[in-house]
Amino acid sequence: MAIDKAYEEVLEDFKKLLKSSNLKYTKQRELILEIIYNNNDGHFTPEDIYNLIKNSYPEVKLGIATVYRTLTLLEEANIVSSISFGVQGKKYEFGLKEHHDHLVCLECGGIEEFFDETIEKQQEDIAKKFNFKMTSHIMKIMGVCSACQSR
Amino acid sequence: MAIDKAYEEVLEDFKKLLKSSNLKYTKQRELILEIIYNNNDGHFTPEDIYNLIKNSYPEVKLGIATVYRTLTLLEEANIVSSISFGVQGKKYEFGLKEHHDHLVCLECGGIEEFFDETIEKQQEDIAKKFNFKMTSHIMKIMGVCSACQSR
DNA sequence: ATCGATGCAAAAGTTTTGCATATAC
DNA sequence: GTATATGCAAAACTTTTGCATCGAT
Repeated sequence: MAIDKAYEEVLEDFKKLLKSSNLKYTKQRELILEIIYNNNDGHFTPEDIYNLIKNSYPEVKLGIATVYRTLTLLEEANIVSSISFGVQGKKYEFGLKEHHDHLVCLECGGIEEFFDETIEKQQEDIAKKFNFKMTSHIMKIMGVCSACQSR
Repeated sequence: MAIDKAYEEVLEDFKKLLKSSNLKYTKQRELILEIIYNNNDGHFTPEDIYNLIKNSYPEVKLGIATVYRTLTLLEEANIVSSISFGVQGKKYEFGLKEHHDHLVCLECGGIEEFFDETIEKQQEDIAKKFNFKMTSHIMKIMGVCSACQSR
């Protein structure tokens, strides 16, 4: 799923956001954002992100608590979003992609993304019908992916 | 959302299932099933269920481990189903209702159910398009419910 | 009488918090 | 220099497991 913004732009926005809230720009925060941005088809647990950074940047000091704190921060800023995938717990993904939903393979744990206009429209109608002020929505189709079926 | 089966029938099926797997019918297992059946608009965490039974049937011995074990059992038997609601962790609901989706209120945590033919149909089409063998699907609309908006 | 189920407590995971130190500004 | 961020370790939760005992069959 395409990302509209270049990383530099995303980073600039993040810096501005930090500044506006009197928060500080740190190497740890940047790396966490970068990992999620650069693996934008990925869906990571906090621990995944922790390990990725530990491996790729062994010289940087990093604690798991910082990962949790930063992910919360990034989620509140709508830069990343989290979803609970039943089996494997909460995962984070880059949140500035075009809106999309997920196909989750129960065998390999793989995740594919899709976007469907009809469903989007229908969701709005349903929210309206229930007098519900919709802020977001999630759709997941679980099953067996094409690759796993022929495996 | 209506349940087709009377409790007696559900219970009978459960007993048969237990028998067929050489498992035993116990008071604890029955109570857990009963709580979920009788609160069929409810969505419970394992701890909710544990507390409900502790309060309603203080004479019955029950450990939280049994609740987890029984919920797993019931889920495998497709009698209950679980969903991860982002904020509040994994919740269980009675699984023999007609299929439906959820509206989740982010303020009060309340959950409403709905069913929409168009969305169901569209999901099948999407799975087909991705050559995905769909086993289940989940849709959640998050937002603020009618009651909370006027609160 | 047998074999599975249970409660309990310990263990394993996951996420959060407190605090002294480090670092951005 | 000051205020926020960090790492670490402890704490708080959540879920699972081992084991002696209990209870359904």
